[in-house]
Order: sequence, then structure tokens, then C-alpha cells
Amino acid sequence: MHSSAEENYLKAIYKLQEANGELVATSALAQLLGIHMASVTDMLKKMSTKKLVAYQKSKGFKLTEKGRLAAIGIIRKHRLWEVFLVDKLGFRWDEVHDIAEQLEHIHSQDLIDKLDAYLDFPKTDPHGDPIPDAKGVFAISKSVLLAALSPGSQGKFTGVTDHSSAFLNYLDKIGLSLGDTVKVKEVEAFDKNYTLLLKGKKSVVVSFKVANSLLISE
Amino acid sequence: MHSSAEENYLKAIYKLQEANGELVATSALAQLLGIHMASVTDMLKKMSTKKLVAYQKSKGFKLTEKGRLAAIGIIRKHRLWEVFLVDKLGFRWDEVHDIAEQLEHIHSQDLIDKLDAYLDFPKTDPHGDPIPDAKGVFAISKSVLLAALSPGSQGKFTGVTDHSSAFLNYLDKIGLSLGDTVKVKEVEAFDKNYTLLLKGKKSVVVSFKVANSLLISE
DNA sequence: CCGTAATATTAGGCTTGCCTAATTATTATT
DNA sequence: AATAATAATTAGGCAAGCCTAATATTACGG
Ligand SMILES: [Mn+2]
Ligand SMILES: [Mn+2]
Ligand SMILES: [Mn+2]
Ligand SMILES: [Mn+2]
Repeated sequence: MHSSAEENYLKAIYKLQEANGELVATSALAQLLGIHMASVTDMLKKMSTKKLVAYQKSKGFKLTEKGRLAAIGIIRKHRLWEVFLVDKLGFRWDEVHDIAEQLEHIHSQDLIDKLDAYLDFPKTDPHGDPIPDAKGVFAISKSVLLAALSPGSQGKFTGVTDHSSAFLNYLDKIGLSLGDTVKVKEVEAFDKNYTLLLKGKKSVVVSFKVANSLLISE
Repeated sequence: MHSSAEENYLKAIYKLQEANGELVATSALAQLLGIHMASVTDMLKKMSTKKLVAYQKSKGFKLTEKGRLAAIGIIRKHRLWEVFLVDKLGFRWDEVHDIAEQLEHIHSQDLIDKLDAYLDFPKTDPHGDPIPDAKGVFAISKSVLLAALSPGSQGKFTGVTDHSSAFLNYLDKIGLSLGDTVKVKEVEAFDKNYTLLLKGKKSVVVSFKVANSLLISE
């Protein structure tokens, strides 16, 4: 059984590896975890001994297969708990992350299996992020940033790349929800503002910054 | 916010205080928590500084009002989570304690409020133990040990004093469930075996040891 | 290729929560 | 009351995870 600290390292390393390719830097991990580099070096040596990461001194490190599977297990738990909090307990999507950060460290395979079944085996969490199955396999979803679409194209809003409360609340405010069909009506050349048509009814104008944080599928 | 270790101390002290009256001994706490006396003395000095316990060196200690309320808060969370695990996820009553031991340490008032509402404000947990309300108040329930009843008397089976899996499984096996109406048909003078009538249908014979672990109400 | 800046590691410490061994306090026994 | 047994505390240490300061390594501009 891994400690909560180890599990948080695993998640963070996984995230950085996904984003930036192979080798992860001490500095990047320290920044993501909000701790100092010396602490990261310390911990990585221990995790290396446990074969959770492959560590090359002063070069960088990456997850071993064992570490990768452990990381995916935590992510699975985090996202399933988020679904529970929103679907069953009625939390808003901007409120659940911090609680899930705690719940993801509960150790019980039986619990997570039963929770998964209770939630009817959800494929995505409240933010549109994919939930790996019990074997650690993610359903492949090909989505693109809304900011990459040209006027006239449309698709379904299926995820966000910014998970901050501020951003999620903003989306609530303008009435943009996961699953909405969105059509790019116009892209203003001057300031790159996007005019979007939602489900053919209302239209909203969002900045490039926002368009660049919305994931569109289909 | 208290650490999980502190919360476990609070719960244990509360339990001992309930069972044995006022002052709690270092040795009793050490035994209940499965740690050494020196560790308990250490921790109590810290918790005393935090005004969670009133500590009289070499005499004993007890919870302050602050400590008592904190302890009841943990018990409330533990029991609500047990209800969730049994009622919603389909765990058996003998499987939930260890998982609840972890879940009780999740810090979120909002979470526990919403969970309580989702479970429809249960008054007892799957073992018949009372769940304190949000203000820390227990509904007073006057129950007696089945072993204290004489032939002819009856009541409702509403709780157990032995929470072990072995005992709970045994009750499942003989078909005795929380809420059953139980009538004492006969008490064998020779070996103190109890012959019980369940809901007027089947009858079972249980030992004194068992009768002494069953709580009866009404 | 060299010096400097940026990255990373090492050394030494701290807090939490536990341990063992030694010492002191309390309680029980004669 | 003196002694023995039991309970409790103190002293000194350890592992996990963090920290700061010092040192080493790598990368980069000239
Ligand atoms: Mn999250
Ligand atoms: Mn999420
Ligand atoms: Mn329990
Ligand atoms: Mn219980």
C-alpha cells in the first residue's frame, strides 16, 4: 500500500509525462506539487527503490509500468468519486476536486468496484475527463480545442483543460454545459474573440483564452 | 483541523469514557489503540496543549468539551459512511467498519451534510448504533441486553455490543437481523442457553455469550 | 570552449507519531 | 510501614516528508 504522499507524486508525475513527453524534471514536479526541489529528490530516491519510478540522477525520471498502473488507479478513484459527489450528492462541478483529492486515497478495491457499479460505470467525470476502467484502460477520445476550429465547424463540448473554479463558474454563468452542441459562428480577427452558437438557440461570445480551454468532440 | 492520529485518539478516549466512567488511564488507551504507553503519554501532552483533553499527570485524563464535540463529529462521520456503504453500495454489515475507519477522516463539513441528507438523515448505523445529529446530540435509546430478559418477555433486536465479523456473520447464519421481534421462550438453567422465537415464526437457540451481546428495545 | 545561469543533489534540521529502555509514581501485599 | 508489583513518564531514537543552505551538475550565450 502506498502512502498518500507517494500517491500524489505518482499522479503528478503521470500528469507531467502525459503533457510533456518522456522524462520529467525535478523542478517541474516540485512546482506542480508546491514543494521544494530538495524534497522531490528525496522522495524520488525512495520511490525509485520501490520501483515506482525509473530515476536517472540529474537527468530526470519517469514512471515504471508498476508506477504507471498505480497512478492510473488513483486517477480512476479520483474521477469516480467526483462523479459520485456531483451525480449523487448534488455538488456542483467546481466544488468536487478538493474533496476527491482526499477520497482518492481511501484504500479498498472492493469499495471502488462497488462505487463504479453504483454509478453505472461512468466513462467520464464531471469535467469530461475519461475514467480508466478497472484494468487501467482509458477509452480513447479524440477531441480538439475549440480554439483550433474555424468558423462554420461545430461539435460537442466534452471537456475542459482549465479545471479552476473561476473558469467552471464562468461557464455556468454563460450557460455553457458539458454535452452542449457548439457551432463556431465567427472568429473576430482583431481580438480573436469567438462567437458561438449553442444548440442553435442562444449565442455567446468568448475570448480566445476561453476557447483555448474548451474541448470539442465529433 | 485535526490529524487522523488525533482523531483516532479522540474516538478511543470517548469510547473508554463512555464505558468506564470519568478518568481514562494511559494503559487502557494504549491497549485500545494498539500502541505503547509512552506514545500515548507523548500524544496526550500535545492534545492537552491543544485543549482537547484535560490531563492530570499520572492520574488520568478526559476529554474537554471541545474534545468531546470533536470525537462525536468523527463518530457521526463513521456511522454515516457505514450507512452509505451498506444501504447504497450493498456491503454487508460485517464488511464496512474498516472502510469507515478511513472515510471518517475525510475533512469536509459540506460533504457530511450532503451525505446525511442523501441517506435521509438516518438515526442508526448498520449495527444499530445511534448517529448523533449535526449538533452532536444522540437520540436517547433505552435498550437492554437480551441476557437480562426472563422467559416470556419480548422486544425488538436493535443493536449489538460485539461488532466482530465473526459475531455478525453468526447472526446472519442463524437468520437474526436488526429489527427482528424476539421473544425469550426459555432459558435453560443448566447451561444458560436461550431459546428465542423470531417474529413468531422460527425459533433459534443461542448461548449466553450471544444473548449477552444482543441489545433489545421496547 | 568558457563562464555564468539554471537545475539538481547533498547535508543538516524539523515535526509528527511512533518505538525501546530507563526511571519514577502509584497501588497492593505482607 | 516496607516491599513488591503495576502504571506512567522521561530520555533517546527512528522513519516519513518536508525545509533551508551549500554544493554540484548541466545547459547556454558569447
Ligand atoms: Mn479533480
Ligand atoms: Mn475531474
Ligand atoms: Mn464501525
Ligand atoms: Mn457501526
